[in-house]
Amino acid sequence: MDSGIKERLDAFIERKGLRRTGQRDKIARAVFSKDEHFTAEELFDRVRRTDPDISRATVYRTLGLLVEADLLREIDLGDNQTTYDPNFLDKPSHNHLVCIDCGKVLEFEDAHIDLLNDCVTRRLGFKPLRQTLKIEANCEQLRKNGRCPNLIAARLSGKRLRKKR
Amino acid sequence: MDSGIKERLDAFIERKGLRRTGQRDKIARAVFSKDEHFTAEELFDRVRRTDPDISRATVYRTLGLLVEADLLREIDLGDNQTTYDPNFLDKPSHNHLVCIDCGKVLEFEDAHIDLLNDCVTRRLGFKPLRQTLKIEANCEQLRKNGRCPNLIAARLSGKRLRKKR
DNA sequence: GTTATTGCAAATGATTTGCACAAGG
DNA sequence: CCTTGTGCAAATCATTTGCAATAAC
Repeated sequence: MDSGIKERLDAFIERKGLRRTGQRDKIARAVFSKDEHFTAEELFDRVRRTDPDISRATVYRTLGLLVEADLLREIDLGDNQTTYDPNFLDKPSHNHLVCIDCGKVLEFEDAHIDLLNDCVTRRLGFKPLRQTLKIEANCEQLRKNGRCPNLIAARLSGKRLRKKR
Repeated sequence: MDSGIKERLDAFIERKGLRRTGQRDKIARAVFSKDEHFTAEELFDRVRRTDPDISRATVYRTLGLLVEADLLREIDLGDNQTTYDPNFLDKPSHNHLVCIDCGKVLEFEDAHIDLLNDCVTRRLGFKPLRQTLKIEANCEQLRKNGRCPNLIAARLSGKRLRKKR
C-alpha cells in the first residue's frame, strides 16, 4: 500500500465521523497490496491469511467503505460477482479489455476515448461523471498460433472462462 | 415485434435442434413489443398479463435463449439485476448514458467512438468482438433549472435511483 | 461512557435447477 | 414415441442484515 492511501482512508473515516479499526487497516492493506482485480471472496481469503479472525461481513462492509471513499472501484466482468479494481488511483480513467478466449483482463488508457466520450456526453446535455468501457475481444495470438499463454495459464489455474451462476 | 425477429428466433431454434413453443413465442413477443429496457421480473409481469400460466423459470430460460441467439443483450445498469436491452437489432453498436440524478438511461451511437475502440483493441493485439460503454453523468438541466422532468417522473413512479440490494 | 464496529448466523433476493408431467416433431 | 420444454418448489450463491458482544474515542 503506497502513496497516501492510508491517509486518504483515514481522512474519509474522520470526515464521516467513523472509526479507525485494526480490521479496516488490514483489509485496506490487503486491497492495495497488489494491482490485481479481485472479488470479495478472494479478498476474504487473502485477508484471512493475515488475520484469521476477520469476518466475511467486515470484508464486505469495508469494501463498501473503500468504494464510497472513491479509493476502489467496482467493475463488472460479466461473471456474477462484483469485481474490485484497485488501480483507479494510479490510472483514474482506464478501461478494460477482456479476452473472451482466456479471460485475461488488460487495462488501458486512451486520452482520445476520454475526450470523445466527454464531448458526446455534453452534446447530450449532461455533465460526465464516470465512464465504464469494457471491450470484449478475441486474441490474435490464439488465432494465429493456435495458442495463447494466458489461456494455458487460465486452464492451469482452473479459472472458469465464461459466465454466470 | 417487427422485422424478422420471429424468423430469426425460429431459425436459431431449428439450428439448435430445439422446439418452437407457445411460451417462447409469447415471451419473445413481449420482449420486442417495446424498445424499453427491462429486468427478468418486469418481463415476467408483462408476460403474465398475456398468459398467466407462463412460469418465471420459463421466462428466465427464454431470456437466456434470446441472448444466446444474439437477439437480445444483457446490460449492467449498476443495480443488482441483469437488465435486458432489446434495441441492439436496430442499433447494433449503441452505448448507454445513465443519469445519476434521475436514473434515466439514454441510448446513443457514435461512429467515432466505435472506430477509436476498434483501433485501440487491434493495437493491443486483439480482435474486437463487442464493446460496452456506459457513461454515468449528471443532468445539466437539473443543475441549471433545479429540476429535471425525468427526476419528477422517477419519483412519481417510485423508482429507486441508486444501487444495490 | 457513548456510539460505531465486529462476528456470527440467519435473511435476502435474483437466478438456477431437479423432477415429474406435458407437448413438439 | 422419444426427446425437449414447462411449472413448481426447492436450491444456490453472492451479498446484506439483526443482534449481542467489543472496541474506538
